Amino acid sequence: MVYSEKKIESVLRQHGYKITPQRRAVIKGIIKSHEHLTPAAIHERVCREHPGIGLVTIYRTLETLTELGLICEMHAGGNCRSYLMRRPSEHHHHLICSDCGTVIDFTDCDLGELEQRLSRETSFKINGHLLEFLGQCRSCRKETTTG
Amino acid sequence: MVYSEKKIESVLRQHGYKITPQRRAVIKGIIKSHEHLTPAAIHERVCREHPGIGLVTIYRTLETLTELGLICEMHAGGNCRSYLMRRPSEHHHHLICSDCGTVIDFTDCDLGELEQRLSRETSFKINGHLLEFLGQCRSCRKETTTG
DNA sequence: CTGACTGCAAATAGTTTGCATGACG
DNA sequence: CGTCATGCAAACTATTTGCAGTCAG
Repeated sequence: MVYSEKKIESVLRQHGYKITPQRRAVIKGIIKSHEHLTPAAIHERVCREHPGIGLVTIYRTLETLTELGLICEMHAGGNCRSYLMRRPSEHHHHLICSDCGTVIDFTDCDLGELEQRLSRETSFKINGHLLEFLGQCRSCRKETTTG
Repeated sequence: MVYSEKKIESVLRQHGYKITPQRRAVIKGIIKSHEHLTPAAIHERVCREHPGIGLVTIYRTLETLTELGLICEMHAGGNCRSYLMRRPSEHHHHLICSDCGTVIDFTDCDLGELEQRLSRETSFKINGHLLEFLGQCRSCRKETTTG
């Protein structure tokens, strides 16, 4: 379950942002995809249904959505950001295939305890965490397997 | 305890890399600093003692050291990589202050169990994970505190 | 109507590559 | 000595900014 298009539009509206066809297209594009997408990939997809939309608009929309906490930014190493729909309320984490880029996400990590301990020991006020597992998915393992 | 300069040089040599004054300078620079440093920051530091060294050389050296597992790359969000000395054997994680950039690292995370479960449930071969806590350190909390 | 949004092009920042010269081993 | 490393400049990629026209509310 992720935010619905309607819900996202409503949040945007609440914050004084206008609902434009371009923003709608970007939102739809991200909702439809369950993978993480780079700004360029999102642009490519959105262009299919909405030719002429500028990459700049994608960047600006992503920035806005991230600010409102509607999507989340992630780092799979290297130099590119990716974005993924964010689940309501719960933060979540990723299991990423280094070969094909498949992302599986999960929410249950037992980090609460660790977080509390770290907080106690370091006097940090911990606001959140980023947890990503990297590996090889089943199909990429097969391809790699000798034989 | 982190790798010593000698140890790092020995690993480089073992892998057929040459020990040049530039590489020495980069290695020293990273060892001396206990913070995470961007390539540009490393370049700046190294330039003090070794003027004329090219930023390109920094990039290439960092790439080599990362490949050999001697330093580790991290992502604190946004668009820049940072590098930190890597502790021998153990992987480790970071607690990062979003305000001043202080990094505290820790090694004990109980993710083994979670990793095994994820691996079982998804058929992924998990190679590693990235865990970073983000927050505010003690002194930055003070500055922010109203009053 | 008006201010926010878009798209273009240009600017910027970070990183990589090609190549001739220089130095490690 | 040969090979790998360096440094320059230029190429590239990703991202941001300025601006004039357009559109949602």
